[in-house]
Amino acid sequence: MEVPAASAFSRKLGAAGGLTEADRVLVERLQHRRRSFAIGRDLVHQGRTNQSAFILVTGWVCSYKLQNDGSRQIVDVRIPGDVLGLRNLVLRTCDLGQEPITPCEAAEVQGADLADAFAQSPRVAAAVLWAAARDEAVVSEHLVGLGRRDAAARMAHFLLELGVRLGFAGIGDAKGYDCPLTQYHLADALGLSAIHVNRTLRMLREQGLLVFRDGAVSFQDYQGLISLAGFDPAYLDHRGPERHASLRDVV
Amino acid sequence: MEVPAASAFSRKLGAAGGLTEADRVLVERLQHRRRSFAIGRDLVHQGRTNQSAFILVTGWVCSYKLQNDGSRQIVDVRIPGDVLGLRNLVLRTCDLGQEPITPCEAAEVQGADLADAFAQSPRVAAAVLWAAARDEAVVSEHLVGLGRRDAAARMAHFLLELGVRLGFAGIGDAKGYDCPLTQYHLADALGLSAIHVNRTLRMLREQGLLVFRDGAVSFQDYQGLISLAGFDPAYLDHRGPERHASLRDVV
DNA sequence: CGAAACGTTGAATGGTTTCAACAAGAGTGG
DNA sequence: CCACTCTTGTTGAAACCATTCAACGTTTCG
Repeated sequence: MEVPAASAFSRKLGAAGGLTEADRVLVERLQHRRRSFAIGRDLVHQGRTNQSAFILVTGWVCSYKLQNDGSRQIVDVRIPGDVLGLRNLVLRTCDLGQEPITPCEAAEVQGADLADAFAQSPRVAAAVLWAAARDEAVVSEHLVGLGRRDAAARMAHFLLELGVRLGFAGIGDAKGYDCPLTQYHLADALGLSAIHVNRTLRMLREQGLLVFRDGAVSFQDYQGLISLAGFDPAYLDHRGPERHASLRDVV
Repeated sequence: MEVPAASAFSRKLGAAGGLTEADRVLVERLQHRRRSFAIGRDLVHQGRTNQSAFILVTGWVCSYKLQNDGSRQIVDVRIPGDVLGLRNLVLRTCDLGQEPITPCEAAEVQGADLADAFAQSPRVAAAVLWAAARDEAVVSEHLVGLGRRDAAARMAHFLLELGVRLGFAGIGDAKGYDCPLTQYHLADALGLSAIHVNRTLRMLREQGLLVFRDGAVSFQDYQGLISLAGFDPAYLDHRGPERHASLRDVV
């Protein structure tokens, strides 16, 4: 149960060099109380009250919402270094479930933990708020995709975004990445039927754009995908938290 | 330019009684520097950097995202008491534009303003974070609608949600409300064509569910709409910010 | 008055879903 | 070890929901 020198989370927060060495230690300390979760055993259950948040250390998780009619919408796919369910610390009921896509490890974070870290370092506070804001921007962009892109563009955009995010986390590049999502996951994320996901992937493959096979995405024509999807990664704000005076004073 | 005894914003934050009298004054002070905006003159421009946030005092605004191909997706409709573009204070570039649907008044909030308020009262901080979290939940629910509901359910859900939110703001009830949205706005919000919006509204009218006409929504069969839409207002968390010790210490 | 914005409707087209069926691999229990 | 089931992937055909194209009516406003 040893803590790696730099976990995905602190690497992400410190990406732009905004954290001191002491801040990094603080961030690592947030990740004690680590737990393992098996596929399908939710970290957070939709509708439950007073749940914790988590920092995802290894593995993939999806946040989703179930409807009465049984259909499911995946709101976001979370990868190592991402925070899960930060809202749970502020709202009474968890509106989203958090389900492991692979076996995973996550560190539980309670309100008090975070409060301590915020109190000790305004830079950590700004970094966490930055991460939360970026996650929100990702969800907005996802919403745009569901509303205004067809199946192929939606798929391309989703897989491109995931690639960039994995790249930030030090996994994967412009050639591709390992991807444990099933076509059913893609269907629930993209608001499509699994059957149409299959067809769409076939089309992208036949057009020489990308190959999704055996748990791996490989981009064949990165520029072609970008223009098909209208992908502009600006919203992923990879430069990390901004460090101007007003925000340093927030805490 | 006088400040009303209790603006929509402080009424919203104080809904559950979590703020002291001093807190209320603090919140009102956030809303000095008030400005008026005409229809279509954006408060915040998509893609611009270092913009302010705003507190909407009167009128309606939509936050939207434009794509390269010219299509637009409205991410959320904002009503009096809502905060616009809180992300702008944390991220470098504004990923969303903010456009007035009606003439409106909004108070500009800069990072420093908010920082001061946060520093002076942890209750105000918790309340603002609560509002931000609730807004996020609204966007998630909207995403579910785009992914997993057909046009009629999407429309019904959207109009029901808006009704509840307006109700919290002291405008409108289970019978209906005044609604300045055009069918084009609805189309951009719901990811439909304006033509199909028209047909969908006709269908809802002919089935005796609701009438959208002359800038007003009137619900004819509230229960019928709820079951058509699968509407469960839990995510709107009307009880206001939770007030437990850990969050009081966040700041 | 003319133009622009908004609303309305029909018909043709097309993207996506549903239904139905089958194949391959992993895991399970007998 | 084999038979069995479950999960995942794959494909075709029919049905459907929503879009596009085209046209027209109404109101507002300069």
